[in-house]
Parts: sequence; structure tokens; C-alpha cells
Amino acid sequence: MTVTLADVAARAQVSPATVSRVLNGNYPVAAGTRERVLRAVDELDYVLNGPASSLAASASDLVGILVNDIADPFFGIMAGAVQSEIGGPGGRAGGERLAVVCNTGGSPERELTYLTLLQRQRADAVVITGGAIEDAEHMEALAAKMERLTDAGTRVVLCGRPPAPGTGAVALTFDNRGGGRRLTEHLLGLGHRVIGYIAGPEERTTTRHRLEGHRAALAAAGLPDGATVHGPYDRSAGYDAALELLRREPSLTAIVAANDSVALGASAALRDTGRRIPDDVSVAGFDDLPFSIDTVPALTTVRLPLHEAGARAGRIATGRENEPPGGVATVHGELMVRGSTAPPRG
Amino acid sequence: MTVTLADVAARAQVSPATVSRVLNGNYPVAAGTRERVLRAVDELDYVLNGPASSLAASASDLVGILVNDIADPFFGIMAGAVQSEIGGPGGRAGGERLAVVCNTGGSPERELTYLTLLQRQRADAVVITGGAIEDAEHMEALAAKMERLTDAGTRVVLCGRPPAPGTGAVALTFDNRGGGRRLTEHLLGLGHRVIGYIAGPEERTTTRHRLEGHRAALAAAGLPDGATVHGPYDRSAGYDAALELLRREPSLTAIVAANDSVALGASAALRDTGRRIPDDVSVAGFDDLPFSIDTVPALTTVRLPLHEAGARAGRIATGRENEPPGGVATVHGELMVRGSTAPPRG
DNA sequence: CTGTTAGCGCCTTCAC
DNA sequence: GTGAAGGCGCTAACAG
Repeated sequence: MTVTLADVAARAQVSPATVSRVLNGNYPVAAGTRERVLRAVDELDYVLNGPASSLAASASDLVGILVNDIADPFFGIMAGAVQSEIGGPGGRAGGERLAVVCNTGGSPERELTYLTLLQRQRADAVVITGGAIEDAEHMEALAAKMERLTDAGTRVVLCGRPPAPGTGAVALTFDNRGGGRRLTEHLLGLGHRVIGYIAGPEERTTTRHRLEGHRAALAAAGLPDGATVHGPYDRSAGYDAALELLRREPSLTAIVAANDSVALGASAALRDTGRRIPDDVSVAGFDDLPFSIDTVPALTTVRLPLHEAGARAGRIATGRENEPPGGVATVHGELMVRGSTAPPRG
Repeated sequence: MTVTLADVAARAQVSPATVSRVLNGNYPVAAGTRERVLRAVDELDYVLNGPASSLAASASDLVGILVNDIADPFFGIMAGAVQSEIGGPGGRAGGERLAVVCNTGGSPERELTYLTLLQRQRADAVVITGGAIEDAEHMEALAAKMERLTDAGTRVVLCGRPPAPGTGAVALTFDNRGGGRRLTEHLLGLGHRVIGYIAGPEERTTTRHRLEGHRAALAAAGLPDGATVHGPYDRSAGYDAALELLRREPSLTAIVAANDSVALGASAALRDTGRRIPDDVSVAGFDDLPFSIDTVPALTTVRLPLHEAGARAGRIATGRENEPPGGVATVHGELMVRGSTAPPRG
């Protein structure tokens, strides 16, 4: 008993094709006819059948967005930005595209599964956010999957992830290495010599690059690698890791965290153990999430233009912006020096 | 070109119908046959055509989630929880649902537009998060739309929004009024008598209920309404509003904010104007977002079980949990007393 | 500018 | 347990 295009056509006394043309707006239709059709649509309260259109046109208005965790503002900001740019005119059937957000939880299998699901939906485009997992087998499977997607006409854009050559995917890479390096250079410049590092999970490009940047700065200053602890990118991991660092290196005067959430946890651990920031220990994060400016003292960090990057990814994904030369663009971070870092005592 | 079900059938030497049955797993198929089919699927790298299945089966595996702003953890947490329960990857073929997250930005029109888009996709279910807009015309249009959705078999679940009687939608309502009341009672108990209130945008149920709870507590204590400023639910609005409150009511000893982000901004304003929290002014928020425990001092607030509520909404939306009696359940908040509130000086 | 004619790829009664 | 047909609702050539 659902209303179909044919019903609308009958009521408007035109052919189904004409109704389709009016609804998709990509074909010339006489104003009077259009008027009649739209009125019929309204009167019958007709809603186009998406699956049927997609099947017939072999194209859908779905855009997939892969994120590690949508509850994490790092991903939420990018996802929101992508979304804000994928709609608008130019698309089919009113030009309204829908964002399918997929939480991978950082799991390689789910990443692949979601891409298959998106492929099944014949998604118009896919934006994959966040760093990649550095497992040879998975990388290969992922590359194959991305290649199949691009072959099928689905635009694939990596946002905050290194390029995947040969897959046809466009990459907006974050300069995690450079940001990590500048951050540590800042601490070295303040006079710190014993710096603990709380890294993210192993086997992730983001983790590795930020750590490499940190160590590059140390090496350039003639210093050896400091104590390092790995853990998830969340607050409680930062808390635990800070305690561990303090145990292993009681003389440290600064802690660099892999991201702001981790830095938040580390700060709490320092406070809970009676240390003051930055008087006793300086703390720095990465990303500059919104809350970072409101910590006390405000967090020194590296600002990543997450919104801008996501928006650009969305535009490229929907063909509203040309892809960067070579399909790769690097997005740089900006060092934000705030109150949580200061010269060491003594 | 693209591999279809028929290709798989040919390779496995069975009929298309059999392949369909294997893939959907809902009909008995001989083990040997299934084996052959799955091998063919694998060899041909076949991926089901979602739109085609949806059309034929007149059902899709898409679940819509409406949020005001996915970059806001309040919504991100709920969206993530819904997603974790709707049966994404991990299950067998057929039970894999995708979440379509729609950012309404709090706009009534976009809310309706997205619902229409979801209806067009023949979404399996729709979860609408966050408070409702209290505009008669919009409420009516929204109710009509929800009714049409439920009539078409789409389950509609409201998460953190008052019930919409007669629409067939299930509601998990937040007890904003009760939470707001308990929070203010806490401040009154500490001895505060001049309390400023930073409310959310007008014409939203969440705003109104929290404010009503606040005023109910004041009234019960025989106190008149205090100074109130309305604004968006974000940090900068809180900053500005706090300055405005201080101007209008220099003697206030406490500020209650409509939510934690607003409280964060208000706190910053207090600090920037040389006031100490809670010594000079107590501050309280609402929601207990993850960052709230890490502010200094930690924020007194009302904890809303966002994850639990979202997860439950997801289960109800996918029929894995029965709907509550009468289609309505109230979710209560918990007062979290922390360091940002203390007795007023003097 | 508008109607006619074929499918798009799959699911789903029916038979066997 | 499996195959054969019909149709889901729409779009996209073609004509006219």
C-alpha cells in the first residue's frame, strides 16, 4: 500500500519517467508539468524509494566515514566536518547525501568489514579517518579493498593517514612527525633534559610518527631516547602510564603525551601524586581538542586542523574540490604553547 | 563487469536462488552446497548489491541516528553506544547494520529533512537523540513524520527526548527536571542564596526542563528566580554568559550552567576575571562528560548515563530488547559532587 | 519536452 | 533441498 512513482505519475497525468525527471531535477521539464508533478507528490505524500533509485542508477547517495571511536572528539570533529561538506546541490535526487559513520574501534577486521559493507551499499565515497595499523597482512588486504572500491567508482579519501600508493585513494596526511618534533624542541628549549614519553598503541602510524618526531628532536640535541610507555589513546591509559614513567624515571621534568586525552590523564596522575604542573613537571599533549584550552593550567599541545581537514576530505570525496597534486597533501600542525610547560626548576 | 549473484550461481553450479539463500542464511541449504557457493563467492570476490537486496526484500540494514552535533561528546557518546548495539560487523551475513549519523545542528528543518531521507532509504530504525524543539508547527510536522515512519515499519526511538504520544515512537527520556532540581538543592544546602543560571537555547525541552528543575528548587526554598542568561550549549556561550551574569548580579556566589561545556566556559570567564573556584564562586554543570572530572577543580555536575541510554536505544531500535511499558522509560541522572562547589564565603 | 521500453540485481513465492 | 519465474520501484536510453 505504499505510494510509488507510478501513482504519482497517474495522479499528475504524466509518465513515470517525467516524474523521475522532476524529482531528480537533472532534465528539462516544462514548468507547468513540474508544478503538477510536485503537487501530486505533495498530495500523495510520496517519498522516493532510495534502494530502487540506487539500483536503477547504480549509484547511491551514501558516504561512508570510518572512525576509531565516534565518542572521541578527535574523530567526532572530523566526522562532523566531513558531513557538513558532503551535502548540497549537484548530487542526485535533491543532492542530499547521507553519512554512514562506522566505528572500527581501531580493529583491522572491522575496518575491512565496514569497507565491504560500504562497498555493498555502493557508497558514493568513503572517508577513512585516523592513523593506519602497521600490520603487513592487514595493510595488503586494506589496499586491495580500497583499490576495488576506487575501481568501482567509489572515491576513497584518507584523512589523517599516510598515503596508500596504488590504491587510487587520495590522502590528507597529518604531519605527526613534524609536530612531535617541534613539541619536543620546545621542551628542550625550555631546558628540559629528562623527558618521559607516553606513546599510543604500537603498530599504528600515528603513534610511530609522533614518537619518531619526539626522538628526532632528542637526537638532534644529542640526547638519548627517554623512558617510553605505550598504551591506548585515552585518559586512563595516560594516568597509568604517567605513574609508570615516574617510577622508572623519578627525575623527569616533563612528560609528552601522544595526545590530549592521554595528557589529561597524565596530569591527573601528577596532581594525585602531589606534583604541580608545570612547576614540578611540564606536560604536553597533541591535537588541541577543545577541552585542552580549559585545563588548568592550559595544555601545551600541537593543534591539528581537524575540522578543516575533515571538511576538505568531504569536499574531495564528493568531487567539489580537486584532489591535491599526486593525490597527497600534508596537513601541518601548529605548536600551541600554553601554561602546562615551563622551564624545569633549579 | 561487476560480479552478480548469477555469476556466483553459475560458478557454483546452482541456481541464483540458492546463492541468495546461502548468503542470507535464513533457509535450509545442504552443507556441501553452501560450501561450494561460499567458495565461489570468495573466488569471484563477490559483494552483494545492497540496493538490489533492499529493493527486493523491501527492507534495509540502515539505522539512522539523528544528533545535534556529532563533534559534541554528549552526542558522540550516545551515537557510539547506539552503534555498538545495532549489530554491526561481527555477526553473520544479514545481521549487519550500518549507522547513518545525521547532524541536524539543532535545526528543525534539517531534522525533518533527514527523517525524510531516512524514510527514503527505508531505514530499519531511527534513533533521535537530544531534546526537542518546542515549536508547535514543527512538533506537529515531526509527529506526522514519525508516525509515517512507524507506519512503514521503521522503528523510531527517542533518546534523551520527551515522549511523542500517538506517533508509535518509543522514548527514553532523561530526567532533566529532577537532575536540575537536585543540583540546585545541593547548592542551596551549601548555603548559596544568590545563584546565576546559564540556560541553553530557548524553545528546547532540555533547556526548559533543566531550568524548571533549578527554579523548583529555589521556589521550594522560598527564593525567587535568580539571574538567567540563555545561549547555545557551548563553551564560548558559557564564557560570555558568565560575564553577563556577573555584570547583572555582582553578588552571586554560584553559577549553574545548562551543561558541562557551558560550565567550562563560565569557569574560564571566572578565572579570567580573577575569581577563584569555588572560593569566590561555585560552578556546576550537567551531563558529566568525560572531561569534567579533569577540570581543576573537578566539576560538580549531574551524571547522565549517556552510553547506557544509547545502547538501550540501539537494542530497542533493532528489536533486541523489548520496549518499556507504555513505550516510555525515564532515565535518571546522578548528582556528582566535586570540587567546583563549596559553601559561599563569609 | 515527454512517453515507451527495458532492464538494474536480487528475493521469494511456487513447484519439484 | 533446490530450481524457475515474476516482480520490487526506479532510471535511462531511445523515440517521437
